[in-house]
Amino acid sequence: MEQKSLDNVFQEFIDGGNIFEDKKLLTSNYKPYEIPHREKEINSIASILGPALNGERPSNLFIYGKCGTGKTACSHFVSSRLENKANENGGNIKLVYINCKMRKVADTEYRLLARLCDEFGKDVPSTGLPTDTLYEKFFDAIDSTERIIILILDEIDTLVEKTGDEFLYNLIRVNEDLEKSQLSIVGVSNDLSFTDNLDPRVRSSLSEEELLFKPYNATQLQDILEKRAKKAFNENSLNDSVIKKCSALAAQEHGDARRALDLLRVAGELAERENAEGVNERHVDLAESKIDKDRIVETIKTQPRQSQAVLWSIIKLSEDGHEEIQTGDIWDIYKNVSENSGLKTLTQRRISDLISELDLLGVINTNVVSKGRYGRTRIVELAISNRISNDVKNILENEYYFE
DNA sequence: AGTCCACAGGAAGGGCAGGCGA
DNA sequence: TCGCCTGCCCTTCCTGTGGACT
Repeated sequence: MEQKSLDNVFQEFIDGGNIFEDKKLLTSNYKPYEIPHREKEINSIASILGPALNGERPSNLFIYGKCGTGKTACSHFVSSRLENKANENGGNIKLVYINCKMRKVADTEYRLLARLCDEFGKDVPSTGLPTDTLYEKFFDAIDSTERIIILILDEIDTLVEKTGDEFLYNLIRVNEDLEKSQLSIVGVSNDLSFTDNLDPRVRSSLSEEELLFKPYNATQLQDILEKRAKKAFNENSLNDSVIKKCSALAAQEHGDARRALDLLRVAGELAERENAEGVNERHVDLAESKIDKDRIVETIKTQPRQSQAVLWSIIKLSEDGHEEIQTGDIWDIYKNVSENSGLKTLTQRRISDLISELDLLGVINTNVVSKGRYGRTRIVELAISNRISNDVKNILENEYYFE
């Protein structure tokens, strides 16, 4: 390819590509004015939270459904309108949204409480205080004025899995000690069986009301995409079959609307980058593998070096055609890797935990099996394609110097 | 039937960094 | 400065286990 002068490259950005009209409509932080095929769910949330407008405490609500089914979008949608309505009518409602999965922000009991104190204007250190002091500060903060507080805890399942359900018990019990204000909790979870493992008292209080978000089917996804695409893309830059393909792929995955929108956006970006006239099905295929690769690469880059060393060892074993990779094999390779790259060599017990964490991240699959006379162990295999594992290995070698 | 492998994975606690109030 | 608190990462010690082998 002939090398373009920088000037030309930049000029193309200034002129704007000929693909997108308004790309931000396809990004995940775009808050739509309507959420198609979720009218029923929106009305349910609204009628559950509605009493807040009369100064009554709404029931706690538990919303669950797989990712990309509109749970977060709908709760945002309803809560922002509720807040507006309250402002118009002089009601005093405070809405707090917290994503419990945000690393280093709200992924432990302490951090969640610190974050809540922060929301209510109490300055607390990021570490150092006893947890009960934090609870006291939080109670003081919320009880300072008469109001209804609605606390939306998104991805609540990840926090409970990590730290247990005690904080939920404490938060639910708060109302007994509050004099002026009242607190309602909206828990949002991707894990459908999340409440099964909760303390029964917590379960019954959290699920005063429950709402299940079913996956979108291909037709619904197509409709959602069409509505967005109309405004996001320039006229004639989008082939009809592209939307069909994006919806079909996302429907296969479990009706994930976010996935569908990502596919469409990235396909558009790829088309734009190659100066194509419009987006076609090939761009969707390319987008699919690009999204997968980016997600995995991003995950791996943010892992601690020790985890990266373990993953490198697994990829190495798998590349060498090693069949049935076991914990012991990984440990052997890891010992060399850590030594060669100046890392402290951790114990096998710790490596066993790191392997489990990689499994949770979805980078590898593991399976505990008994090999009879030859012991009980975990069989590990990569959960990513050869092409991606190659890329990952190169990144680990070139950017993180594993060998 | 009993043994024994190669771990899994729970429990407890050490050590560190960051922070508090006295 | 000191004693105490937190989260986090890690080690040590331990018990449990499915099934091939004897």
